[in-house]
Amino acid sequence: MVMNVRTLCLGILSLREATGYEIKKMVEKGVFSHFIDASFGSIYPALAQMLKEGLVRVRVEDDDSGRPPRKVYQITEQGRRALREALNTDPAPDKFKSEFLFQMLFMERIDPAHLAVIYDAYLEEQEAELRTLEEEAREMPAHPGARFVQDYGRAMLGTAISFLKEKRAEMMRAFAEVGGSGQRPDEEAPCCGEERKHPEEEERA
Amino acid sequence: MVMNVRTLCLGILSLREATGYEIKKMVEKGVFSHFIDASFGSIYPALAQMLKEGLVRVRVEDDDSGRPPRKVYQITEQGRRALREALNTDPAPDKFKSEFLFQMLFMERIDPAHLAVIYDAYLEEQEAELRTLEEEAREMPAHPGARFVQDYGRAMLGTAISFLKEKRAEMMRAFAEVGGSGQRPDEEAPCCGEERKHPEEEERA
DNA sequence: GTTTGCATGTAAACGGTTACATGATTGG
DNA sequence: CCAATCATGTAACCGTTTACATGCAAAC
Repeated sequence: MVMNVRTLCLGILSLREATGYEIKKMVEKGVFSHFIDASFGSIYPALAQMLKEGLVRVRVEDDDSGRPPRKVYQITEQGRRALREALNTDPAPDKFKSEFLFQMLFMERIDPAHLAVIYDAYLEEQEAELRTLEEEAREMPAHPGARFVQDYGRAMLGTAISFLKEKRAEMMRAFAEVGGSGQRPDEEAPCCGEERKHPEEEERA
Repeated sequence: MVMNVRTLCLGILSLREATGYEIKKMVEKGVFSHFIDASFGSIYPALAQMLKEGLVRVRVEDDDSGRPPRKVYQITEQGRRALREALNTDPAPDKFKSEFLFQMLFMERIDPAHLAVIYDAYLEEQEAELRTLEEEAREMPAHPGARFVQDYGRAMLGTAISFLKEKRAEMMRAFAEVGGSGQRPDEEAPCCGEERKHPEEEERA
């Protein structure tokens, strides 16, 4: 599937007309925010290009108030066709990038105090996102697609939060036992099952 | 946090020595694969650069068999410091990109038959990932960090699978009711709560 | 006999982010 | 008084992907 800022804008514009600024807002919180990214630097050029190509139309609202005129974009029939085409192909596999999980993977090398901080911050973040989602779902009855995605998000965030809460104590206990200060020595545990063929040449600090 | 291919390589090399090729394999399946991406085109240059900078060391194994010599990389003390530094900063928020969820958001615009196909394919994919993870966890007792991430992955995938199975019937039923063929008309439901200030100028195909 | 695995690397292209430029208005 | 909101847009930069180049050996 051709999933880029263009398609994203088309998708949003298929639900309602909007300015570039509004699209940005919708992307940074709300249903979209959980699985999509886009900044002004990509939205504005995308809209401009699609205008040239006839996938969108624009209506300029100039309230002479000094600030730039609102450019309200609308999808055209051609744009709808393009969206439909994109939607009716196979989706690429999900991409999930998590610095937090990367850090958890190497938790032994992190200062325990700092670990606790980032852990709790992450947990709070997930809880905040769940609240946002729940609020959003409460105040407006969404169409089936949005319903589905909201429910999915709620299920996933709920699981993440439960997991994090459950494991927190266990994790911190493990660290308290090992040592109150600093990091643990490197290279204490092999990980990936693959036997090292060259145990010689081990480095000494 | 500075989470890029460099840091990723350092992380892996802090657990065991490896070639660029091996790093690629570890990244495309296994614990890392769930929240990280990297291709040859980024791994090889990253290793070369870090070699220049002294963050890694290399041992060349030339079995003259025609194929390029194995370059086994090892992390240096300097590299460990760099990794530790990266690890001890705040993580950037997760990034989750899902074309599937985007498609679900606009499910009304997708051909029901195709929708069923991509839905089932996605479900199967999640199940396959869970199996991989479970297998991996069974055959090797991981260090605490890897344990944590595996458990997290299992919890999340489990929830996703249950959700998808649960909702499948309900979803398909809804579509069967509406109409057996083709897509539904566009613009049937407003979504995002924001009132449209300009209900005029509605387009007619 | 074709595909897969092993194994390295480069260069161009891509998609996107960040920072900048501009400026009035409203709220803390 | 400063920050945020509204509102557009450009240009430089960045990390990464994709495609290419090379080639043997083993498995299917």
